[in-house]
Amino acid sequence: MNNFDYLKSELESVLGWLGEDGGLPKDLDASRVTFELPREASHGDVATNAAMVLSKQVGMAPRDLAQILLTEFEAHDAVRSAEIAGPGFINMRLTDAFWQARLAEVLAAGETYGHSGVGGGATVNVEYVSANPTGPLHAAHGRGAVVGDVLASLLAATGHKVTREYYVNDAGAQVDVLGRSAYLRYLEALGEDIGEIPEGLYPGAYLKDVGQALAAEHGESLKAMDQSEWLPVTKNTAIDMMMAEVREDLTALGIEMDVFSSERAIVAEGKVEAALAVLEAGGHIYQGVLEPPKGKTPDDWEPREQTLFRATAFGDDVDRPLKKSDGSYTYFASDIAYHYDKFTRGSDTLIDVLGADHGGYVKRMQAAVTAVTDGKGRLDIKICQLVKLMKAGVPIKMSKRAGTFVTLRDVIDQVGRDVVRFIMLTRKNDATLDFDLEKVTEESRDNPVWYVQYANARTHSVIRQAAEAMPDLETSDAALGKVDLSPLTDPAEIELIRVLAGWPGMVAGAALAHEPHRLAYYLNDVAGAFHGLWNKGKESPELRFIREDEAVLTTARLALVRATSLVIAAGLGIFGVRAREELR
RNA sequence: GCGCCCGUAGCUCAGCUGGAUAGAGCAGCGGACUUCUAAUCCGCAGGUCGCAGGUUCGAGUCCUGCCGGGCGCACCA
Repeated sequence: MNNFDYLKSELESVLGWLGEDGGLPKDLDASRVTFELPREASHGDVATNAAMVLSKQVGMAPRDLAQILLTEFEAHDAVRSAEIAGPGFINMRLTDAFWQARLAEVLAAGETYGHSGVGGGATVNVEYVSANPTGPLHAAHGRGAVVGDVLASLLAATGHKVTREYYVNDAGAQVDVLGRSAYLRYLEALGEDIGEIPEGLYPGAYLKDVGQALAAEHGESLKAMDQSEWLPVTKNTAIDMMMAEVREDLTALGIEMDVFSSERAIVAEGKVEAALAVLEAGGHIYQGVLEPPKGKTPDDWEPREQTLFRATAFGDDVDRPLKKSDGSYTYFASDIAYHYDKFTRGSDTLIDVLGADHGGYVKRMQAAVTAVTDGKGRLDIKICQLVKLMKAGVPIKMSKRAGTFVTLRDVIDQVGRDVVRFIMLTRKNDATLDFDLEKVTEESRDNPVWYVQYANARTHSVIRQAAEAMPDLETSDAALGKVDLSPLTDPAEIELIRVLAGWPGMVAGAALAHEPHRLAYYLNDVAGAFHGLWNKGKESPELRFIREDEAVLTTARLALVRATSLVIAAGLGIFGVRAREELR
């Protein structure tokens, strides 16, 4: 909910009135009118572009229309002063009482301040991580994991019904490779010398455990079988063990999925055929021959008639194959079925959080979702760019072969889950992210996690100090919620309230745009505003939070301090980061 | 060759779906600790928003074309 919405409805009634008696046209379209907090403090507390947006409809110059509107706004209770600026903005300063009322809202809402119903109860499925079960999660998986998880929380906090989902790619060639790799490790566990892991198989030492487990359970019996017999056994054991590890890693990151969907199950239950039947009925499938990609013809290219999805009808660049040359379905086909399945389970908005290497996959999947849902489903794909792990400014070189591979678990163990979660959100998802394992544990301004946690710890420290210095003071949330806030009139105090009051709009905007990283920047701003006010108390003792001789003033300020910690806690809550009340 | 992403201060990056004189942090320079935690704060300096057009009251943001960097381009997942 935007704090300025009510000013907009005031404007609309003003327009209605002016339309009846004031000589303006009736039924003006005010949909593009905004009321917002200007970036520039000198532009006041609220600015509106109303005069500029409406000038054409009204047939007046923006500044002339602004003059008319200005008179109406000046009469409003919450408006202390108003002026016309620039090309026709109306800048208003609001009364201290208005801001004090906003502060009261923070205290009344507590840690759910900023939660809203802007989502209107829409059902959203957020699919994230979805790493192939062929090895442990690495750092880049962690980014997608956090982005998806926090996006899900953000949507849940803003009136969406959210499903958190992981798609297990347990069908296809890659897990067969996994099964064969595990078989080698099985032989190794039985004492055979397997030498170098052949090219094309997974060399990772993490499969040794799988080999041990297979040996322990099956003894020598697998050796007597054909591959067609042992492969399902080694494959399934490997998948189960890998997924168990993935789940542990997710738990370590504080992530709890609602649903794990299996690709194999999608296929086995005939959902691929069902989804393709829908496409077929819509006339989106045909038999055809693709042109080779221009400028880069693969060596083994040969024209071939295959079953194609008419993706070009939905904005993709080429039509996409649904069946391989051997007649089996492509991964794309089962993925269409999977997305159709998510849609038919009740989510009209689907979000996929994918890694950078899936960039080329976006258009075709969106095309497919549009086609298979007859335009009713909407798919947003968030591509997470790479995470560059660093140590004290030096990039960490990673190579699976050389064994210098940094897993997500390594990172969590080194810097902690809260740090990982926060840092992953300090860049927008489509920009690469430098993650310096040393810098993020520094206790300094450079480290955004620390900076925000420190601000929060300070708020709690102030309230602890106050309770000690002034034992008669009521410092519980309930008490602070009823405090007389009228003593809060210093511009620096009002400024902090303005920042805090921006939280609900920030949450709603970030949720609707599917951009959780915005909250990290906002929290940094809140911390900055608070640290600034805290330091003002040094230069101007009358601004200190605790004034032992003035109980009314002190409690009002404690309410402001408490509101600050509530907003930080609300933000960290959505991030899934634990707020620290003390740092030492 | 085609598609997607990126290009903003010396460096790392924001810029809230088109708003005003483009903002932070770091680095640089200058200040503030008998004090509610100085692990913090305040100030100064720093810009052709890659280039050129276009759309309109108004463009870092939208459109077109270039330049430069990254990624991906049947029958892998």
